[in-house]
Amino acid sequence: MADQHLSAFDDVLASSSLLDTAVALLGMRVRTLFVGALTEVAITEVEAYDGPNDPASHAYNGQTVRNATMFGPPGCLYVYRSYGIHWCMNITVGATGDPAAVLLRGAVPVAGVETITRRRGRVDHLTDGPGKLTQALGVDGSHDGSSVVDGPVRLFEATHEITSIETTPRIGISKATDRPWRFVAELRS
DNA sequence: ACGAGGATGCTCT
DNA sequence: GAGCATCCTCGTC
Repeated sequence: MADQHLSAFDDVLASSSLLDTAVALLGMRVRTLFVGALTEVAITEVEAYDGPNDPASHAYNGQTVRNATMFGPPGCLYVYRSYGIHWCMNITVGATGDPAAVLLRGAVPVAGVETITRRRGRVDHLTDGPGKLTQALGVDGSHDGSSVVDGPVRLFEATHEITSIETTPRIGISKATDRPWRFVAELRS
């Protein structure tokens, strides 16, 4: 198919379900270009959150000021502050009015490792957690609601082959802990 | 490798 | 005022 006019995210949205969409994000790249510093990672770990059908979702109890982005169109960043200190980023995947989203929890650095190590203040464990990932990419609350197609934080097609995918319950939540909605990919280097 | 504990601020009850 | 979709450090093993 010569869908060259379609963005990488349009292909992801063609997945038939939230969980398929979450899996489809594995291996894709997230790129930022701030003050001349390009950083890019390949996604290795995601979690699905299913809005009103999911007690663990920030949108379970309806729309609020914080979660408003999730009720907007798909393909936008939902960025929230976690534990008062860290920023975490989701990609909205539900149609407008459907607050389904996928949390980006882990990745491997692809480009701009020097910038990433400077932002992280260390040389190891650069992007192996949701707060670490946002810090590595320079993402914060000012990016909440921006488009992953047109905006400052953009999604690109996968360039790394996935060799395996592990499915587990989600991390760090206290409700709906039994749902196996976390997906961890091994990428061929 | 793994676990405990503290830091920290915002959201919603 | 409680509860976090977390991370880091420092202690043990």
